Amino acid sequence: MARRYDHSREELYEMILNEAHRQVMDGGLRSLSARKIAKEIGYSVGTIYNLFSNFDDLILHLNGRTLDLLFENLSVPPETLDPEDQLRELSMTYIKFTRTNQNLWNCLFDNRLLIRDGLPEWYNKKIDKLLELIEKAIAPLFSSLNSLERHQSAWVLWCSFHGICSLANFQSDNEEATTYAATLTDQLITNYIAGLKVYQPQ
Amino acid sequence: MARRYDHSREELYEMILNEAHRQVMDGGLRSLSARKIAKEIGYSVGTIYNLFSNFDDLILHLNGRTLDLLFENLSVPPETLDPEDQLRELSMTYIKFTRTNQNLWNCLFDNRLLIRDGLPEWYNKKIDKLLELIEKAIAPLFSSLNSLERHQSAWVLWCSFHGICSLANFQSDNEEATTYAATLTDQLITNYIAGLKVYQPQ
DNA sequence: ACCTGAACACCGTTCAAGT
DNA sequence: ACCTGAACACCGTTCAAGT
Repeated sequence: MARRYDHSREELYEMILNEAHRQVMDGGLRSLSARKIAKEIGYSVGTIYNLFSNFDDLILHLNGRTLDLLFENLSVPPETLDPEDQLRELSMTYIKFTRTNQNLWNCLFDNRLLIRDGLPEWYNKKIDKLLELIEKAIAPLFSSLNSLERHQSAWVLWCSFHGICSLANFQSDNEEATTYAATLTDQLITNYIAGLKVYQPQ
Repeated sequence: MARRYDHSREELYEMILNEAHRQVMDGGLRSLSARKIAKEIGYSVGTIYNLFSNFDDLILHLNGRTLDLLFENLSVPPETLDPEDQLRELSMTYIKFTRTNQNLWNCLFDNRLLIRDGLPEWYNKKIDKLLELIEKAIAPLFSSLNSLERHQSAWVLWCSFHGICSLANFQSDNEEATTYAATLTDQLITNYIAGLKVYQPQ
């Protein structure tokens, strides 16, 4: 019917994801809808499918932006700190992020998403950047020969942080959930690092 | 229209959850539908809402059965084993369970579920039973005065196992995901337990 | 008391038709 | 080239009406 060049492809992309962001923040993934996005940005539903191949693809791109947001929040801790204290700083920021952006963060790990052939390259890169923050923090605990162990330890910590925050998010009380997640993360870091020091040669 | 006393309330409950189980196992939560369940068990949609207050409630009860299944799988490890080896045994069974029942297990941690006023009592009890398996395994590492620390450590391990398996489930290759989850869990246990031994008085 | 099924208010997705 | 919106095939949920 109508013909519109009001916005460039890039502008539309931003508008759609901004509106998606808003909807997820407000009521979680369950209140995100392509039809509602279309209505809100003043285009028809079809236009969304011009930009994204399907609804899951839209969510994946929203998640990409969430990973960027998380990365911007997690500033690199000063190298003068112990690995242990660097980890504490990273994890505290992480926990805060998962609580203040609870619905958005939950969206990252939504199991209903159907991703064919694994996650795309550009998405995995964003995760790697986050992982590198941890890897860098614990680097002093490993000799340069043990890059595999260092990498695996970074994964263990990353997964564990995720698990702790993920299960804490089932609690509704914000204050209580945050402090408990902080306590558990603290325990994890203390013991895990102490263990590393026992087993790693230097 | 029709009037049916073919099945008791309890039988209907079982039939519905059995069919739900089947659908989730087959295609994940995204292919679960109240209408499809009704059709499959030969009742109308309305009947489902006679047994469950809403769709989320149905999922919650399905999850209850999954927790039972998991508990039955995780047999208590022999007390003659080290805490460390007991944990390894528990975690290996856990990992295997999450992979062979991937869709069902993912369902436990679905973020789209809306639970008002937190999880119900009967549900939390099932989780506590699982947690106690871990708590029992690590008990020898704590003096009887440190029951709080013991409990927190059990939570840390439980959350971390969850995090590792959860992120491993994003990988599609079954073999590879299982072995990597096993490797990370192994690292976690080794280092965390070593850390506990450093810090716990006995 | 139990069950039905039409009705309601939504979905994601497609694609011929318009400009 | 881009956008529309009707059409399709689904949803969860409710509730008056039937037996």
